[in-house]
Amino acid sequence: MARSDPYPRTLETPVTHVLDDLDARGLVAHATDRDALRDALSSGPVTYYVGFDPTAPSLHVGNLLQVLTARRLQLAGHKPLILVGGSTGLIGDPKQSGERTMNSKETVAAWVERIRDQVSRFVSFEGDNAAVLVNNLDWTSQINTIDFLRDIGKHFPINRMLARDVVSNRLESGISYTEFSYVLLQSLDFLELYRRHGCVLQTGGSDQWGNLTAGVELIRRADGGKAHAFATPLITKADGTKFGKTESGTIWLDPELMSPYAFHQSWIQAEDSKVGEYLKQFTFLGVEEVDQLMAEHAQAPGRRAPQRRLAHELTSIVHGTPEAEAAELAATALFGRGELGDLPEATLAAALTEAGVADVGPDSTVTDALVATGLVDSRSAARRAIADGGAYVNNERVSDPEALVAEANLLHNSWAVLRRGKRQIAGVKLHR
RNA sequence: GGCAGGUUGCCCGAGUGGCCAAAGGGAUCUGACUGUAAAUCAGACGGCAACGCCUUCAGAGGUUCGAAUCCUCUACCUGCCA
Repeated sequence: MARSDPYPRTLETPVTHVLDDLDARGLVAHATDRDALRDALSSGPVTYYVGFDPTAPSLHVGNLLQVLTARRLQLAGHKPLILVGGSTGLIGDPKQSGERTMNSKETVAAWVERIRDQVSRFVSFEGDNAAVLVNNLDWTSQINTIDFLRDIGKHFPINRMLARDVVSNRLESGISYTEFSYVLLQSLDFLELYRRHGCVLQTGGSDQWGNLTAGVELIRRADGGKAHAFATPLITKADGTKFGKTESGTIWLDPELMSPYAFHQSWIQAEDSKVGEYLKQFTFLGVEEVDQLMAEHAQAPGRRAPQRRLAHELTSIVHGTPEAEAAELAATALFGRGELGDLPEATLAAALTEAGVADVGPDSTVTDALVATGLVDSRSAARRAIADGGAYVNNERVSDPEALVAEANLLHNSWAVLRRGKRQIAGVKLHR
């Protein structure tokens, strides 16, 4: 996976205090004693950590924000520890919606490996402040129950654990002792990293705030140590719902779970009212540069310059510049105002491959093709889309659900661009 | 333990024997406008070999020509009283 231009590779002399930069980007939703945190970050390299639990085979955009924030701190000269939760992933952080399904140890171990690889691409392992990868299974597997209850459990008053939002919300619906205990393990991680690596800062999403502060507290109680934490805000869409969870699913970083083209699309469709925030939170563009871009956008909104830039930067960071460029070319070809027939076959084939292609036979109707590409869920939905006037073959609206794909004006004798609505596109290749 | 009520489509929620694939709202999709944006207005919104057929109203069984609606049992939830 190629590293990309927009992803800074070198440490720069910080002109702005890193905390001010994070603030300007809207990345600090909660923080422990800010003055103390500022002083710590000013007085030399700080070792900090952020953790990822293997709850899926890939990280998603929510995790991406965390790892990019870790990178920002590293660029400011601080030393990252990237923790993969080999043990915490076996327990499960309690979530509002209810008890998690436990995954087998084998599954979790496999996911640990995948996530370890994935996360490694976003931080640098070179230089004085090289990142270090750690796995909490390394220390929790050594601990015995009695020591755990005496050394760790003793510092956790039950009344305060019960008062935590997630827990109190779950008291009605039920929460297992396993999940209830999660916070002890994450706090233990912080304490362990504090002792082993002198780690004094933990970052995470705002949903982690309770876990973060619990760790700070444990370090104070157990070792009399001073540690810090800050949490990034929940990233939302214009309607207030969580960004990264669409109807069609999660925005994954793994190209096997989500193609670079689809990933690119999910950014390019960012709302005007949010794109500026996303640029500041997710890219390495300067804050002034983003403001400048937004000012230009206000003058020429139709160009969608911030969205294009956002999609380019992030696809480059996650999938590499060549993939970003391929996704852009595909989008330009497919969404362009020009004639699809004018596209050279290689360009068309490449663009459609990015978007997704289904192979169909000579008897395939437009309805069949819509289903085959996954653009619709059922034949009924395909007919509905056609009846709504929302189905297009090669940019021409389809009116007959039984029309044969083979009888359309095929591009280069075998390709058709299927579109549903304004922005869902897939390719069809006819095999005779 | 006793008494009362509840479990409906993706979510909320109406429906208490046929006119029910099931009101209304939200979400979602599409159209118009535009910019692969938002807002607004309009339409759609279980499936299929589709003027018909099939599968759905917690699960299983029963009554009936006919059930989401009535009866029995099971599971889960909510009040009130011990």
